[in-house]
Amino acid sequence: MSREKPDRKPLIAIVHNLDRAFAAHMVRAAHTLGRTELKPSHNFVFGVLGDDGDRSADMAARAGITRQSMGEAVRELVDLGVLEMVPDPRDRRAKIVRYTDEGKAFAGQGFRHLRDLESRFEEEFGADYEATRTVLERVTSILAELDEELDAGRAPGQG
Amino acid sequence: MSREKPDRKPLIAIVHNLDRAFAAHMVRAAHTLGRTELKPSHNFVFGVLGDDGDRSADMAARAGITRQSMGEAVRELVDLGVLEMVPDPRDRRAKIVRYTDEGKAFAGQGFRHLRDLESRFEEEFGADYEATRTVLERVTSILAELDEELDAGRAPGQG
DNA sequence: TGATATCGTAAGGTTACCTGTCGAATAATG
DNA sequence: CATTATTCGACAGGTAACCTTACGATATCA
Repeated sequence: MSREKPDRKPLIAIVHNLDRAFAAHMVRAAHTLGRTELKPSHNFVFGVLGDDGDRSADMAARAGITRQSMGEAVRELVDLGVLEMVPDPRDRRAKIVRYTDEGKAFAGQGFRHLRDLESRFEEEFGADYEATRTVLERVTSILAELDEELDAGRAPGQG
Repeated sequence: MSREKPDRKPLIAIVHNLDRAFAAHMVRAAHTLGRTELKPSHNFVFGVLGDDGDRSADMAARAGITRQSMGEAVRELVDLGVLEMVPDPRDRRAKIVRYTDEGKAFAGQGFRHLRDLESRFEEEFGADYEATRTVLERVTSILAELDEELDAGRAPGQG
């Protein structure tokens, strides 16, 4: 039988492993900061919530998930005292999600940790680290393009 | 308050987006090959099953999931005619999981697609692509090390 | 021989998403 | 204005992909 399998680990596997490792690490880091209630699903809230507050619906769009999922994560973080929701004076349907003081301090620690990590990576990998970030983002959009083509019914290349 | 948030998208977010995009893409690709029953959870089976067959338990260990989860994915692929399980003559507890002829052809297409993708990435990014793979694997193990340190530092012995 | 570990698997739980729907409020149209 | 469509957050319920617990059969070891 001819060898169909790639000799090296497929990129998809590498990425998947790193994703799991990253999510687990951030939760673990939060737990050592005393926030043992934090779950993996809370992670992406911090990634899309600006310092000036945002609407939950906008955050959901930025994170690429539904309003319902984002809403649940936000509500949980409100219960934990990390976030608060205040009525939006400009739109009485909406609420502005923002950090509490406590949450600001906590999120700050998280972002600092992430920044320290990335500094460490830059030190260790130099220009390759920046290149990695670029490659990953490009690969993501290439895959999105391919998916669009597949959805459109065409089978370009070896579809 | 000073700016705590990183100016650029955190690596964790980039990786998470790519992971989701990759998983979705492979399933979509399988569907265009006519295998509409294929689910994202089947993906990692192909990554850990060798051409000569393997035990489900070994595959689970390699994939980093439980025997039960791997077992379910394998059984589903058996139902789809992609895999088959035969008794292991050397250990009557065990079964050898291997590709059917049909499954071999299908998996071959998948691996070829993955390889074509990676060729495209190499063309587009040159040396940066190889560097990316290396960086991601190193980052994964750095995170694992940090997690071990966190686990060890947190009351090793307190139940 | 008996204790212990490992095989696949069954049963059931948890988490992190999803869709569908709702009342309230806003925006667009006539 | 009145009407209609859209958007807000939320509620209810569903699903996929993992997990833990537990089991009988088999293998290994003291």
